[in-house]
Amino acid sequence: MRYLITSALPYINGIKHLGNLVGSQLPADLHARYLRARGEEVLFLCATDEHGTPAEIAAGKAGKPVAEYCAEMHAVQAELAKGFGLSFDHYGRSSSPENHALTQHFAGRLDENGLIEEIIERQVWSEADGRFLPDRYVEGTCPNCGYEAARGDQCENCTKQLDPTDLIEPRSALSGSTDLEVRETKHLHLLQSRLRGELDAWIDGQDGWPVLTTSIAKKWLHDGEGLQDRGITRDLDWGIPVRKGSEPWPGMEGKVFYVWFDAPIEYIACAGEWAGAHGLGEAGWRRWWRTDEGAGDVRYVQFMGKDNVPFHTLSFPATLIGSGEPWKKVDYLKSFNYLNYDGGQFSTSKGRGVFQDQALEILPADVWRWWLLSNCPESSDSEFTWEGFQQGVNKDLADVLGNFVSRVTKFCRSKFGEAVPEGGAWGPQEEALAARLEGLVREYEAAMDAIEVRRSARALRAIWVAGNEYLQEAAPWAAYKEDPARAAAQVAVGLNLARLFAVLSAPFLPFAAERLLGALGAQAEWPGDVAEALRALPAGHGFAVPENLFAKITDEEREGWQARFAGTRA
RNA sequence: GGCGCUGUAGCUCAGUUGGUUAGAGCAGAGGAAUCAUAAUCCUUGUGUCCGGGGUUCGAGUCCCUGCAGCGCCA
Repeated sequence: MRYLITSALPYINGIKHLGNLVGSQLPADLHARYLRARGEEVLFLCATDEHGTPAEIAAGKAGKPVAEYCAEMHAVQAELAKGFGLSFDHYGRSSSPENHALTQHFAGRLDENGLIEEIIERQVWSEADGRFLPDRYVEGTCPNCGYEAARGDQCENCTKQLDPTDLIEPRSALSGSTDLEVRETKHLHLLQSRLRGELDAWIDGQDGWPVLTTSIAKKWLHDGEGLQDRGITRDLDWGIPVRKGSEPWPGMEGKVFYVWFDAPIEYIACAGEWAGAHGLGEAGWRRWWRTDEGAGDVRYVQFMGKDNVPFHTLSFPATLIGSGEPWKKVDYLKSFNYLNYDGGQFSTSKGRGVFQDQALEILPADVWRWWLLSNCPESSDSEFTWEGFQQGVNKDLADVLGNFVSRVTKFCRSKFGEAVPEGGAWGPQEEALAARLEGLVREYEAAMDAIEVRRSARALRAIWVAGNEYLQEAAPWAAYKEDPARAAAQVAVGLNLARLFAVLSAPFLPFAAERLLGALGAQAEWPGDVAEALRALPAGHGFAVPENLFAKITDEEREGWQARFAGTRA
């Protein structure tokens, strides 16, 4: 079995906050790291989602050409991902040549299979801007209430739904120009409603998917008039030019595919980018994505926030199914709720909450990883508070895990020197510890296998606690006075526990685990038999006392951050 | 307005297909220990499981309804 893992593609228009991280990339990374640690072959992909009007607007604000803006933001996001330890095998771009070709290919296939319809729409054209102005890019006077700053999609004053062509004295929201006219323009629609039965059956065939995932999918399939066909093209410059495979699409010159159509295809194209970067050729990536070219043994898992579920359960599968080609479809779709910030929502526009660059600026990545994963919004929305965050990470990381490593390594250094001491045989306490850990480790593995993130974190923490319990009960500092050999055996177990903790914790805390393993001069080898793992470091094996693994967050720091990230609440 | 989600100990949350005295972590209280980042370990929970009906031998767990918070859509 090989494992293909993707996390939802972050949009390109700026730095994301922690809420974006917790719902997709972080748990996906946890899963990828765990499977690799178990010796599995993994391909973990992510990319920036770069097309669409918001990217153009953001680039405009930054005063840069959109391609240049996207390239820069991609580099920024890639650097942040690296900072958080996200172990993507490739971090791609939806604007890549690979995605251009593949998106055009899919559109061509869908058309051949009669799933594309050309529709004439009436849109507002701005002479001054030289472009069509969809929805809110037109402003004017509301025909209903007379409000003068109504937007093309809705009047904020009377809440009436509007069409851009309804507005009185319309003007461009971009340039303010009133030189507007209504023009007819042709667009492609994907007839996904025709695939409703197949999608429905496919969803029904999925066993054990999170309720959140299937209920959202079912709602969109069955509610109201059922699954709606959707436009897949736009009158924009920035995007993938509309083509039928490698052929031109008559009548669609100058138009691009709509972002929701090309973004998920980037999951596939990204594998192509990855293969290209590693000289693996076409077959190198197709063995992950084509069931007729080797992907029969691939298990594909997607991670995303709940807002992304409809695209991943319906639109993207519709594209794959509609192509009539044997593309790999998702086997398990892990979806997350929202993380709230101190009683409200994270808000990009209000500057409320902690953004990724700020998070890394104030604390190490592992601290964020641990709190976000162990409190991720798995079954319902969850809440970030500074008090809870401070208490949680101080207790779990500094006190329970970090301090365990300190007490063992420092006690050993002071009594036996910086090497695993030669000691007596195991007694009942050591046997009991091994038996206890055997159960806990299997429980941890079961939770990780099931991608139950919070349960995994709880199980891992229980393992750390078991180490402290053992040490407290064995009390080598007391034994040392009567029976130094006994104390030596206990310390040897303690040092091996530290190694075991590092190995098991690595998916959650990759940086700390690496530092700890480095100090212990040990290798990351996933434990089979725990009793055996507790003897991995032999007597005489040298080590160094590591610097404190985790510094505690002080009250002063917490208060400062609380004020700094409060944003401008209304 | 329609649809959906949530409402369990002071806080953050678990609670499998309805079944014995409703759980965990944190915080609080008491104690042990002193190797360690004043860090650990043990003991300690009389909770109207939001309110009200109902189904059932039995409901936090199912149905109806009310309230509160949130989200999506029109």
